[in-house]
Amino acid sequence: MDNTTSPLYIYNSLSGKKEAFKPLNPPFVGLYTCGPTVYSDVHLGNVRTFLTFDVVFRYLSYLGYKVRYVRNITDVGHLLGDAAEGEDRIEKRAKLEKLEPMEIVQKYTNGFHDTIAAFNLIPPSIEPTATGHIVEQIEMVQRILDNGYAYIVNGSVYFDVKKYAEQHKYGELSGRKIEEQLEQTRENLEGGDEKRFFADFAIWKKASPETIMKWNSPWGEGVPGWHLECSVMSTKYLGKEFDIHGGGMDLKFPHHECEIAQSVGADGVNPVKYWMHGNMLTVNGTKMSKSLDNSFLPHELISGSHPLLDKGYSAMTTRFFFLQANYRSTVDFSNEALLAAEKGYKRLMAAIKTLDNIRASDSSSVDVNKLIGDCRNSMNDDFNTPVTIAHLFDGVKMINSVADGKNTLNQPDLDRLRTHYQDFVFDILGLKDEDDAGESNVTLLDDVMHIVLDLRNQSKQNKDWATADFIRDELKKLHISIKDSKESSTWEYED
RNA sequence: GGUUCCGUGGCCGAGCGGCUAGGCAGUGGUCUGCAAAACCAUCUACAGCGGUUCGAAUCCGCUCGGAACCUCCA
Repeated sequence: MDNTTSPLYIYNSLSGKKEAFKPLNPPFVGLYTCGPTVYSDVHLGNVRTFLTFDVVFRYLSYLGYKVRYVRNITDVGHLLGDAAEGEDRIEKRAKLEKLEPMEIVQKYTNGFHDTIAAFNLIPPSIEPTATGHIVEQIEMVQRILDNGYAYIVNGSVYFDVKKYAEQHKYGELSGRKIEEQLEQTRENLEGGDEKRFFADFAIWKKASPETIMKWNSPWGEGVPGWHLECSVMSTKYLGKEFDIHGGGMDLKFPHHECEIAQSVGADGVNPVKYWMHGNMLTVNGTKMSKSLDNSFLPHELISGSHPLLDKGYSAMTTRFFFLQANYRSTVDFSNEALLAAEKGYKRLMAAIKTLDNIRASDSSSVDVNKLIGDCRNSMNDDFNTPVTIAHLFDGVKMINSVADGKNTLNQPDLDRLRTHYQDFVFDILGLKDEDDAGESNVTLLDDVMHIVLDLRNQSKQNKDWATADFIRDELKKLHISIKDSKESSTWEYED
């Protein structure tokens, strides 16, 4: 790597500033992201968050770090509300679909995997489940109890936020002050709540007799609290203190705040060095969320069956669309924006194909190293993918002008440029050329098209325009478009 | 109500004190048997009002509008 490149900076939600990234144990990096609760289909807002951290994972790997990426599956313990009668989301869904809770878990875990694979996300290094770590969760509850930061009521264990806040900074991540909140939520304290203090949260919840998924514990049969599993699984696989924790903005409070409190309460260690939060996907300016019933499911987007869409957009178009915005900004869904992204994405892919066919010259009239440096610098600036894409389009212009004979590239620069596009477009941004995707007979088609184009060029040389146009028009009906240049003709499949 | 964030050209979306962001759409050329693509050139901006500064989309204040969180959410 050249030394003109800046170091990596990450926007840390904890400090509200971009900070130079310094791993705790280089070259190793621990990255944890809150995964889905598998009680229903993931929607595109969920996909966006996982995509954000997919790019983080990819880029850190590109920089040479040995990244252990942990993303959990919440398959128990995510209760609807924190009240005594709180019901597990998965059990509720199981009743609705008349299935075993673990059938629900399997069904939606499979769906989740299929979906993120379609968007070309790399699977994490470890994908632990909450049900697989009940023992560790019980142990952590015990440590918190032993340290005096929790209390037992009727077989449930609650985290004692008031006591914790006397000795530690509760609210440091979300910028919340307990005293301020107390006044607003006084009415919430009414009723037969088991909690001593409104901000307390369950770390172990007593299970009702009819609950199917429950485990024995020192406090009786129950389930672990939702916040607990992430504390347990992140530190189990990444250490009591690890580098990066990611998740959606909406998890910042209370979920992530509680994670910090639990780790500090149990082990006295602030677990995370860099907190990263991805912003929300919105529809008509409002957050996409399951409870608001404004979700786009991936298949509704791809098929175009969603009522707000004019047509379908591919997974890669969507990926590109998301990456054209900063992960810390909201993104709003609209036909026009998606259509623009689709065209831009295709133009980028077309240029990469062009790059394959460029012939080297003796010298270069364009600055390839600057382009490479620009891309690295923008990614180093808190994974700024929109600016990186802008630089890649500068490169598109460069590639096309070389192909057009207006500029030149020597062999070393050409090789560098090809490597650069491979690295940034495919490996880091994680895009792929959908024309080729999943086609086993692509090379055959390519060879056949080569013959067809040869025939057509012969017709053109003989000024047999009728034949030339016939070939082009008939191919057009098969969604294959021909592009003529001075030297040769190329083809492209359009859906 | 509290906390935080945002308002950029026809649309999307960067920038965060002086230097063309970029994509899509539009306009005018070049190329071409025609078409498409490509190339070159080019038009639309920083919500409003004040302030700081030699200089502000960028910093500060106010006003208007929108969003997220405040124990369901990626």
